[in-house]
Amino acid sequence: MRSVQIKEIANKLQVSTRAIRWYEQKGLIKPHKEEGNGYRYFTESEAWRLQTIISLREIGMPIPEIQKVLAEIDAGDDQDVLYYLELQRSAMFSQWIELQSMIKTLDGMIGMAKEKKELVWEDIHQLVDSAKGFRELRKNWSDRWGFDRQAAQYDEAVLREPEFNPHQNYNEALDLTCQLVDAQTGERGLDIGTGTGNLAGRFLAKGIEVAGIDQSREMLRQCMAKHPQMETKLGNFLAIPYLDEQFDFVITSYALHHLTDEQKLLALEEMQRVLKPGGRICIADLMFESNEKREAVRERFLAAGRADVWAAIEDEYYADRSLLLAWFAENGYRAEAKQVNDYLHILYAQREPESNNA
DNA sequence: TTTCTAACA
DNA sequence: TGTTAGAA
Repeated sequence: MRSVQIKEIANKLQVSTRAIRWYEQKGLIKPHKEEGNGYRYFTESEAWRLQTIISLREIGMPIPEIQKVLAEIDAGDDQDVLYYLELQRSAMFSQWIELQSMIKTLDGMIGMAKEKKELVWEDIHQLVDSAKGFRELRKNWSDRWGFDRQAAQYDEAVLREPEFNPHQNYNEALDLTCQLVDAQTGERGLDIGTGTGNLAGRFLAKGIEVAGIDQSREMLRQCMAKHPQMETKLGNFLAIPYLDEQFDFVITSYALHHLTDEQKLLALEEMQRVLKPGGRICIADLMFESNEKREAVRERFLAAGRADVWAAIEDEYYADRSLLLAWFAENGYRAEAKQVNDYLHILYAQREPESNNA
């Protein structure tokens, strides 16, 4: 096998020799070293490996991630490589949204400066602080629920439907969601937290195009198995991996309750961002009509001796329906709410086309 | 001339 | 990662 020295390969691949040595130091490659002088010699296959590293670097993937990708390639699992590419895509989108929010903050600062003719640092610090808080919220998102492990049994668990099961009326809720959105041929929707694609599947069956995102690659695997024609991407509520105004409608089922109330509002903004003017949002999720109703339901659970189930509910963040409706009202939506059962509601909102996308 | 390591930017 | 120094 013909092998070349570092300068030649560096020239061919358009990288510095330093970079190549650096990748070696990080354990990404291990070229053969000549006994006497310690010169590195690179073979064809190492050239290909380096090319891969460089490509991944170009899309901004950090070295440790590249390391994992290379391991997957070595193991011959292309599917897992795809996962890392999608993960990277989702990371880039997060950064893009970060930048957007920083620009927004900066605009605020500029606006203040213009208005008052001089910089009022207290105001600016306050503005930056709140922006920082929001950024923390986004960062704190993670797959806390072990969906990767649950994915295989998720459908089964959902369909068992005993009494006092939060998944009671699951299928009715999804059917109703599909009905409310009333998607027309040619429209395109996004299902957030699509899981195994149960909700999206109802639209697909009607010939409506729906893309799905989920933060669990295992869930997406199950989804792809059930709906091979469906477009799926890794992503989450707080950083939807799509550009602005891409969808006629955004749907989500049994997912929003994983977010805190503050995060829910950020999620609504994200949904709005990818929604076309006049688009629709439909949320089917576990929530309560109000805090009073929540109390009433709690008492019923306790009276029935199901404190265990209630404890599980308290582990999540079932919404106060009125908070979500208030957000819709403030942002120019005509919204309606349907109650399926005590803690399962469906919110359907259509945005007035003239509402400006701020 | 080329490459190497190591330290510093 | 770029740069640079000193050595093989």
